[in-house]
Amino acid sequence: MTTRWLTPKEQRAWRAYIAATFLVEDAIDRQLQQDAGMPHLYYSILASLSDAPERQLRMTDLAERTKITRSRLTYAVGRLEKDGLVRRENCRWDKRGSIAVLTDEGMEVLERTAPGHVETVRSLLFDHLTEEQVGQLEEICGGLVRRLQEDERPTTDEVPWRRRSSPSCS
Amino acid sequence: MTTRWLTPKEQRAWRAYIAATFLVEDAIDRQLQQDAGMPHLYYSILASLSDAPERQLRMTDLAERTKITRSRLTYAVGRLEKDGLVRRENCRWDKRGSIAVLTDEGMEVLERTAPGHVETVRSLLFDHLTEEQVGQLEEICGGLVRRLQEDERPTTDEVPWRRRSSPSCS
DNA sequence: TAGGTTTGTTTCAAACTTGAACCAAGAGCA
DNA sequence: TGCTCTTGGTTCAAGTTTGAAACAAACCTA
Repeated sequence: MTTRWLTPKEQRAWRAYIAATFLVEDAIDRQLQQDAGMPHLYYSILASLSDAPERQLRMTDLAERTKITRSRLTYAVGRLEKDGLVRRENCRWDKRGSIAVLTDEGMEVLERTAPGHVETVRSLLFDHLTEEQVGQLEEICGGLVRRLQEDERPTTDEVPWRRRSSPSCS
Repeated sequence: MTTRWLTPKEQRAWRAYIAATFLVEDAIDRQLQQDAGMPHLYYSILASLSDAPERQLRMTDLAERTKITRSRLTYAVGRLEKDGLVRRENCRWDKRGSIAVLTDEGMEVLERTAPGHVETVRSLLFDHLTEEQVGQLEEICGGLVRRLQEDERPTTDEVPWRRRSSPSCS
């Protein structure tokens, strides 16, 4: 099987993609570290919780939404809990379960820092994209996500598919 | 100044973008960790070196190309050096300078693992994008990069701009 | 050319991530 | 019921990243 190398055009796209994603994440991390005292991921966790009904989610669901491993999440929630922004409760129905709840303080931090964050996201990204490009970006990334998530799921038979709610800006 | 929140469409795009970039980086990191015993960034460092004339670059240039901090690079090159894939030399013209050189062994690792890596990038990304979308992606990301790099540069007067060569797939 | 600033790089401690191993508790089934 | 398998979560050690501080060499400029 001979390698299907990238075409020059694909190479350019790939390089640009890598560079852009690194730079964007970096800029956002710095901004949030500055203004909210936490990296982007931690902010996203708070944001995900704030969107959930009752401002709470089971660890596994939270991990799925934020696209990180459970172990990474355990650590992150540990810190957020220490900071008083999140509280852990145990799940009544499933005694194995652990539920992360956004505290009022956590909500306050989120509300206080959200405007700055959105402004950053805007100035980094959306202020420079046309309507059309926003659509293209959504299309491209959405497709990627769909495919990548399917891969990690049983392929043989029907998938018992459940969906949940959710809005806002992580 | 009232906050310019994201429109629903922008929110969707942003979420998809975050999810996609996380998932893609993760998948690539896992693949490379498996097959090359190193995370994506480290592979990219080797790839950057392999593209450079004489297969070598000064630390700062290497950091600039890979979009990471100097300190992070120092650590990474430290490990690659320990593994024998990179060698450090000191710059003759500038005694402060340190030069990272890709060793033959490093080149071998790269050549051995490149096909698998490209295949992954393809199956993750390009196999599912139309020609048009590849163009869009390049356009969007390229624009981002240009803007983000300008920001970290003196804005007032002329920038003594130097460019170097480079091809391939990081 | 001395003194002050900038540039190139490393160092260090604290924070974070990774992946494998572990420990319950639910589920399926003989 | 008693077994085994799966699932939800945490733990732990090893590896990585961060950002500020430290250094040394190069570059002004008076």
